[in-house]
Amino acid sequence: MVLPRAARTQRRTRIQEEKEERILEAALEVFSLHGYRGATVDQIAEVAGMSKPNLLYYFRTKEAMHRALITRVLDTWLDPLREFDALGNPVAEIRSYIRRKLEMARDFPRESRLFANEILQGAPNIEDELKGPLKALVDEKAAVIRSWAKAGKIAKCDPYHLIFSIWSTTQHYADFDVQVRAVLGQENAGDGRFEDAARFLEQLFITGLEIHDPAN
Amino acid sequence: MVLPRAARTQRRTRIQEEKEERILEAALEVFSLHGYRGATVDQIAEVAGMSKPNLLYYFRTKEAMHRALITRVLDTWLDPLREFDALGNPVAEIRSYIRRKLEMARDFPRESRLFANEILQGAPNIEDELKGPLKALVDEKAAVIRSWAKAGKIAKCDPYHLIFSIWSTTQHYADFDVQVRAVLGQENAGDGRFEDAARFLEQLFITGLEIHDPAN
DNA sequence: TGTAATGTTTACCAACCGGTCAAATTATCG
DNA sequence: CGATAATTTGACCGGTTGGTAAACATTACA
Repeated sequence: MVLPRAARTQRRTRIQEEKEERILEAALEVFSLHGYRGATVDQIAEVAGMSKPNLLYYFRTKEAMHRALITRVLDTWLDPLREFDALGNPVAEIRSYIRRKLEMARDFPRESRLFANEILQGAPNIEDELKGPLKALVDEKAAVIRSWAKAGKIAKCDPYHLIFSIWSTTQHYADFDVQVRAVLGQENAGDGRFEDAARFLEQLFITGLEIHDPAN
Repeated sequence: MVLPRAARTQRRTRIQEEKEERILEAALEVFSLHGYRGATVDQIAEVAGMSKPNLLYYFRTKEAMHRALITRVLDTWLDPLREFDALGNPVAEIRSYIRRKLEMARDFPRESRLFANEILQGAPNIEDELKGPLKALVDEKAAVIRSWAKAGKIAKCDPYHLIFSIWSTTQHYADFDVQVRAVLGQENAGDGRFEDAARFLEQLFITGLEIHDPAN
C-alpha cells in the first residue's frame, strides 16, 4: 500500500531519511536561487537526482517541501542571536555577533537567500514565525542591549535598529553577492571581501557604539 | 497594419506614452511583489486596466517589459549616490546620503524590492549594468571617500564597504519591511520606524566615522 | 470626410506546471 | 523462500501561462 509521508507515524526508514535529506538539499538549492514561484518541482527533482513522482512521494506538495525547508533552516538561522550573552562583555558580544553573522553569510548564502526571497514576497508562509518566536527573541535581546546602554557600557541607541543594521549589513554579502562582486571587480574572486567586510563592520559598529570620554 | 512597439521609429503617440506609462507602473507593482517568475502578464494587465493582448501590443514579451522597467528605475535609483559631492563637508555629505537613501526606501519601496528581487536571482538581466555604469559610479565615489580619509576628515575605512553598508541598512527598511514590522509590533504602524532608523543610522555612521581627538 | 495607420478585443494555442494513478520494482522480515 | 509493505516510474490530466491570429474599433490627418 502507498503510505505518503504525512501518514507515517512509525520510525523512519534509512531510505526515508536519506531521500528527504537529498530532497531538502536540492530544494534549498533551487528555492534560494529562483524563489518559491520561480522554482519548479521538476527542477528540484532533477537536482535531487530522482523522478518527480518519487519526490512527491516524500513531500506531497511543493508547498509542504517549502514549509519543511523553511522551518528547518529558520531554527539554525537564529542561533547566532541566541548566543548573544547578557552576562558577557557588551562590546565583545556585539563584535562576535557580527562575526558569526558574517560567517553565516559566507558559509550558508543559500539559506540567507531563501529567507530574503521569502520576506521580499511578503513572507506569506512564515508571518506567524516572525511575529511569534522571532519577535520574542529579538525583544529579549533588545532588552539586554538597552540595559547595557543604561549601565553606560555602550552608547545609547535604539536596540531594535541596531539589530536590524547588523542583520542587513551582514546578510547583504550573501543576498547581494552578485552586486558586491560586480562592484568590487574580478580581483576579489576569493573570500577576501568577507575579511574586508569584517574589518569594516567591526570598526563601524564598535567605534559607533563605544562611549567616548565618559568621565569628561 | 500592426506595427509592434519595437518597430516604431517615429515620434510616439500621446496614447503610446500614456499606455506605456500605465503598463510600467502596473509592472512595477506586480514584479516588485512577486518577482519576475512569480508575476504573470495577466496580473499586470489587470492592474494596468487593459487586456493582455493589448498590453502585449506595447511590450511584445514579458521580458521586454521587465527590461524596460529595470533600466528606467535603475537610472533614478542611483541619483542619491550621484549627488554625493566631493567638495562638500564629508560628514554632512554622508549624513545626507543616508537620509536620501532612507527616504527612497520609505517613498519608493517597490523600486527597491524590484532590484532586490533581481539581484537575489543572480541579476541575469542587469549584470552588465552592474559591472559597467554602477561599478564606475561607485569607483568614483569611493575615491572621494578615500581622499577624505587620507585628508584626515573622516576615519580611515574601506570606502566600498562603507557604501555597501549604507545601501544595505537603508534598503533593509524597504526590502524587509514585513520583518521589520513584525519585530517592531503593531504600534509602529505609521512611518515612525523610518525616523527612528534615521536617528540610529546617523548616530552609527557619523560617530563611527568621526575622527576622535586627532591631536591628542 | 475618407482612409490609412494605430489601437483593442475575442478566441485560441502550445508549452509548462503541479499533481495523480496504477503498474512495476525493490526492500523487509517471518 | 514467500509475502507484505515500501519505493520508484512512465503515462497522463486539468489548469495556467506566455504569446498569437485576425477581426474589429478608433484615431490621425490629407
